[in-house]
Amino acid sequence: MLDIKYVRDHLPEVENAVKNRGSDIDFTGFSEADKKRRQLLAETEDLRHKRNTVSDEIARKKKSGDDAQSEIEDMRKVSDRIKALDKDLSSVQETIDQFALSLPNIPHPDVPVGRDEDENRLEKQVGEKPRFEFEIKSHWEIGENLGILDFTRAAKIAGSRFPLYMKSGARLERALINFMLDIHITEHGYTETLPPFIVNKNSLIGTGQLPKFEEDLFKLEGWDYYLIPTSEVPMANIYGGEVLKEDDLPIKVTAYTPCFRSEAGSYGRDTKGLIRQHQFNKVELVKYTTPENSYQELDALLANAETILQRLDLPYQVVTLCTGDIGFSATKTYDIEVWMPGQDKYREISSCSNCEEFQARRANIRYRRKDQKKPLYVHTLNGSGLAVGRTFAAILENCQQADGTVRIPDALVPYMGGQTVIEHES
RNA sequence: GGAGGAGUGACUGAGUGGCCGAAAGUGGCGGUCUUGAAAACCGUUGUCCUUCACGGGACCGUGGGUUCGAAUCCUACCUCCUCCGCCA
Repeated sequence: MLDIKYVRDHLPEVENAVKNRGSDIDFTGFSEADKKRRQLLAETEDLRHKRNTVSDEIARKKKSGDDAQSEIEDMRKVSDRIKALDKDLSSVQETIDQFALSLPNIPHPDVPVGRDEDENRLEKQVGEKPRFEFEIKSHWEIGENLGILDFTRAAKIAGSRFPLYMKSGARLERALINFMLDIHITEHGYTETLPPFIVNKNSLIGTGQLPKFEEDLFKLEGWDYYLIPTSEVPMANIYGGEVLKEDDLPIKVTAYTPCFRSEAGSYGRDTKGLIRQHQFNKVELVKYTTPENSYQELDALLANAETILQRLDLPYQVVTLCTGDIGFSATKTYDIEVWMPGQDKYREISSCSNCEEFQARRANIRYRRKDQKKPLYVHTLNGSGLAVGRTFAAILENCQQADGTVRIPDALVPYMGGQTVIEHES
């Protein structure tokens, strides 16, 4: 959420930011409601002041045994008037609140202006793409041939877009989770957490998924609960409503969780394989920082995510998302895209964002500076470190061998109990 | 699921209709004293809205109600705790 005062005072800038994102939001209703609100507020406050003053007088009169009946009559009317105005006020306030919650964050000046992913800015390419002397296969073919992925039976159990890992496949997925967590915890200084996989509406408002993107979520019928679309939601809400100490910042947390997404509107896209699933595993990184350090911390977060790919010897590139492609809550986002030989494409495997105050304002997360008594909003950052299912897919495709087997990257071998190759398992 | 109890400022905790934005203590900050530190003592210490400002207003878990007036009374809800039942 943006500061409503900032929106009021910088309307052209905010309108332009929204336009650059490719959304179309009408600000006239807001301006009117905002004006109306201040008008009503001035009026009710005057009346309240009057009531407070006269009520004191009534108390005094009653104490000294004087008659206060006419004042009481007057105040009865004043109270009714206040009640009526309050009703108007709360409806205007509701309009403003809803509007404020539906406004996206303002992109950082460094973010390229553009319409869609074609205008993202390439930052770098790392690692050597593997060369193959044989006809390469997609990860789903490899996985099914080896008997470690079974989409047919997964569909029987749940439906399309659900994974069923078997045998070494299940172990590899688990190995990846442990491998990623261990690096972030022991080498990058993140605190391990294991949050709820189901959250309430408030948490989703805090991170920005609600109220605008409800159709992307799985909601529990009969409950005000949702399955998390990313562990960013529970993790960025850990300190909701709290005032943190400056000395405790930055707070860096990591967690593995499954993620659940309805993928509404993505019919026909990535229908095969592990790329786009209703349920997938992810190791997530979340930071709470001071405003002056947040961009430095964003670069560090990106580097932390890149480390995983480097250790796995997977080639990747980093892009800065343009204004048309960046997420609702972010001011700036780097995407890491891993090389997928089977698709002859780079595919997103991590998204690292700075949300600045946007989520902190929604979730009311502040910190107190040593030299200032007024608490300030923290900056929140999040990034995948990494999407596990897509990493699994990238390993199958990049490490496939002529005989259909898959070489396990050296760094994962200890996590696989010494296994170096995945061979056909019937 | 049944029966009780509780939610007040960073924390502990007083406050049962007007004198309460709220006692006291702890913690924090500033100071006195001290070579330095501790102790002691003195002072200070919530958030938000509105206004150019002076000022005004709101906030005692949340919403609704009673009242001229609510932290205080009524009501619904939320959260936490204790006991019983069930349960991985």
